Amino acid sequence: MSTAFGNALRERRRASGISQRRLAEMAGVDFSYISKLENGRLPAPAAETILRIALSIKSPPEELLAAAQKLPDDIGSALSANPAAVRFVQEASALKLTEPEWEQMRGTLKSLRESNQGRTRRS
Amino acid sequence: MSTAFGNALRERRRASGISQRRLAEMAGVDFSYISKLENGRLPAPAAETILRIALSIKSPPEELLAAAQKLPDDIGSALSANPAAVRFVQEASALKLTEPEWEQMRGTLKSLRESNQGRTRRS
DNA sequence: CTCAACGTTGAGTGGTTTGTCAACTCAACG
DNA sequence: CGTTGAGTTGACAAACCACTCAACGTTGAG
Repeated sequence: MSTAFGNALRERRRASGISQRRLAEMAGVDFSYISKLENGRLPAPAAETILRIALSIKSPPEELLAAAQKLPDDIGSALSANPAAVRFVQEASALKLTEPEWEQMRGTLKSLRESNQGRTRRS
Repeated sequence: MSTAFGNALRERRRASGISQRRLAEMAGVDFSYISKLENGRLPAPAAETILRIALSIKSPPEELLAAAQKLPDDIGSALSANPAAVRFVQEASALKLTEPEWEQMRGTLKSLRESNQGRTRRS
């Protein structure tokens, strides 16, 4: 009867001190929709809608997206076009990287690009 | 009139020396469906169906999935549950990593885990 | 009281996904 | 010729997704 997304949404909406109706108006959906989402009567909306909702309550979109088990659209298309990237993510999740480890990898990303200067790019 | 997925499918099916009808039967879909896929008359199937097809023609699923611009299901859920991972992929695709660079990152993955022994895991 | 803002609920809707079914064509074999 | 195996096509449809609409209950302020 309750969903991770619904709970997260209700919590963040309340934290922002805004009513369901007002949020609905800002996000461009019906207010009854918000109610049902919060109560887990309906599955989480499309990624795009989640984004509009998150913006309206000034919550970082990633958390709501994660609670909804949805991917930002750009990520989906970027990844699906790229087998090498998919393999990477596959291995990483097999290893069950922790959050700090992912952050560490983000760091590695930049140094990789720097240390490849002149090798892959020649300039 | 032709799609990347359709072409890839036809090629791999022929390589496996199997007819559309037989493949369809093995994969549990109608044979006319296979025909339309190969000719690009219909968009690529659901990831799950692509998987059954790939298994039937003994082709590695990743290639067909990539041609179809679909994500393996496990990846989708692993990623969407994990904001840190999403941030990583976001940055990586902003940098437009090349295929060899992704492979390089895969290497980094293992060394990261080794060099974290005893810090994050204590053992 | 009343009425205004908030929240909840059941029913329905329009579009997309993901296919099926039945009918056809074409080539080769006996 | 007739039949067998292969592929193609048009029409259609069930299931799902992402919502809306209309109606109703509740709570607190004036």
